[in-house]
Amino acid sequence: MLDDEYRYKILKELQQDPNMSQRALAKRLEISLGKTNYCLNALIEKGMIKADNFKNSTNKMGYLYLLTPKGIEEKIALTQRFLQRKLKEHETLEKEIEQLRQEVKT
Amino acid sequence: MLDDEYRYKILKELQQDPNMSQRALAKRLEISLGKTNYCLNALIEKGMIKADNFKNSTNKMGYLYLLTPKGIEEKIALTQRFLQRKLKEHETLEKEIEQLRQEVKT
DNA sequence: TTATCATCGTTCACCAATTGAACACCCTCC
DNA sequence: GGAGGGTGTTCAATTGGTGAACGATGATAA
Repeated sequence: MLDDEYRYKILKELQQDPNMSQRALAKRLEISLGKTNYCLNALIEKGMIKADNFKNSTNKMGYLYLLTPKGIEEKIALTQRFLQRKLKEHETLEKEIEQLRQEVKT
Repeated sequence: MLDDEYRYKILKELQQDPNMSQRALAKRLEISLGKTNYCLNALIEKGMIKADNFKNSTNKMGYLYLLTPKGIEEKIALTQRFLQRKLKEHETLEKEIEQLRQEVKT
C-alpha cells in the first residue's frame, strides 16, 4: 500500500503546498481519505514529514505538513526512481502501441 | 473486473491460438486462473467465443475456444478502442516525464 | 479391466487493499 | 450555549483477486 508512487506524490504535493488537508490531498491523488491518512502517517513516522499544528491568521485552524530535510532528500531520490520507472513504462507503451497499430492494419 | 483490457487480451490470445487451456491463458495474461475463468465465461456468455470440445489427434483432449464472427468484430472494435486509450496514456506519460525531468533539474 | 497419472474447467473460502461514513475534536460566529 | 464547518482518525464493510481443491475425462501402465 505504501508504494513509491504515493510516497512520491504525497511528498511532492506537500512540498508544493504544506497547507493542505488530508481530504484535499486525497482528492488530488485520487485515493480515499483512509489511504491518504495511512500513507501520510507512515511518512510522518519515518521522519519525512513533520506535522505542525498552526492557526491561520484570520479564520480556520489547520495543520502544516512540512517536509523535513530527510523528507526533502527522500523526495529527490524518489523523483529519480520514479522517472526511471516512467521511462521504462514509456518504452513498453511505445512497443504496445506499435503492436496495436500493426494489428489494426490487418 | 471485466474491463476492456482483458476482454481484448483474451480475444487476441485465443484468436491467435484457440487451443489454449485456461491455465495457459492465465499465465500469459499474468492473471489468476479464477479471473481468467470468469472473464472467459463472460465472453462465452456474450457469444464472442464458442467453446468446442475436441480431441487432439494423438494424445490429449481439450477445448477449442473459437472466436465467433461477433467475437471477431468485437475484437477489432476493442483493438481500436484500446489503441486510442494507449495513445492517451502515452500523451499523459510524456507530460509526466517532462515534468519529472524539470523537477530533477531543480 | 483396473489403477494411476495428467490435465481440463470450475468453485469458493480466504486474504489484502480500499473505501468513506461516522466520530471526536477544535474554532468561529451568532 | 449552540450551530456550522473545518480537522484527523477509525474501522466495518465491500471489493478484487487468488490458487488449492475438486470432479470429470482421457491416456497410459499393469
